[in-house]
Amino acid sequence: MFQNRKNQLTARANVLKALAHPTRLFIVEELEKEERCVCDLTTLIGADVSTVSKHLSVLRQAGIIIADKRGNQVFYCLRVPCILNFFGCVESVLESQATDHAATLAGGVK
Amino acid sequence: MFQNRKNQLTARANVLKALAHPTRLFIVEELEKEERCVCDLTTLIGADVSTVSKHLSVLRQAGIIIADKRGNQVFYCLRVPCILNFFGCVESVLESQATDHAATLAGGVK
DNA sequence: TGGCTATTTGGCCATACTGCCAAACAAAAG
DNA sequence: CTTTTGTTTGGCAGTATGGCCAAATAGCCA
Repeated sequence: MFQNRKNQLTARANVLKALAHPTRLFIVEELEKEERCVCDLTTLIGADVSTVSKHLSVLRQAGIIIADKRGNQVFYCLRVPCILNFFGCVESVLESQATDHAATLAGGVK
Repeated sequence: MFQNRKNQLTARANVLKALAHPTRLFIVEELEKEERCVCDLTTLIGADVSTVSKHLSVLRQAGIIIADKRGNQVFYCLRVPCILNFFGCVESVLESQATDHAATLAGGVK
């Protein structure tokens, strides 16, 4: 049973790791709006195409996005819509960081 | 405005990155149940104390957990309860991975 | 076929992460 | 004050990540 738990945690960690990059979060947020081809994303992001492609590959391998090849281009879209629910919680974390920081500046407890 | 967005995405990514490790996910799940001191967590995890301490430090710096020093020991607890909401979605991702994998084995489209 | 566009892959380098050991610190107990 | 227990920090070695360039691949259009 222990090994099972470890495997489960590793699997979850891999999904989170795939999301844990600003460019990849940007991609996810763009794909929330609508599907995009690699070239569009590349323009929006402003990095080398190969860099963007590799980020997309990471997200795809993590099961977060799906590729749909149409003609010359590859369009990507979100596979799991609930991804956006993450951010509310992440924001809560960031807000409590900010609160703390403010308190520290105001002379609160360390 | 662009720089703002980038900063926001980086901040979010940092929180996700802090969560993106099996040991740290284990810690978070333990702390959901009740607060724990470093020594308890170390026993449960079965790694070196220094390793566990460093993981705790990562979670603390990300604003996910809080340390409470009482006498000799340091007790940690979750700062933001909503963290567990993450996992439902993460599991959805993993399930669609599994579905896909099954389909592939069954001879589905690549 | 040959050329063009869109995308992916390989390679390289710099940087970051992980885990252990050893050492430093902090608090409590002799 | 010395020892003991609990925790953190520094340092090292191995591994992984991120970004760019160059090259390979895939599909369209003459």
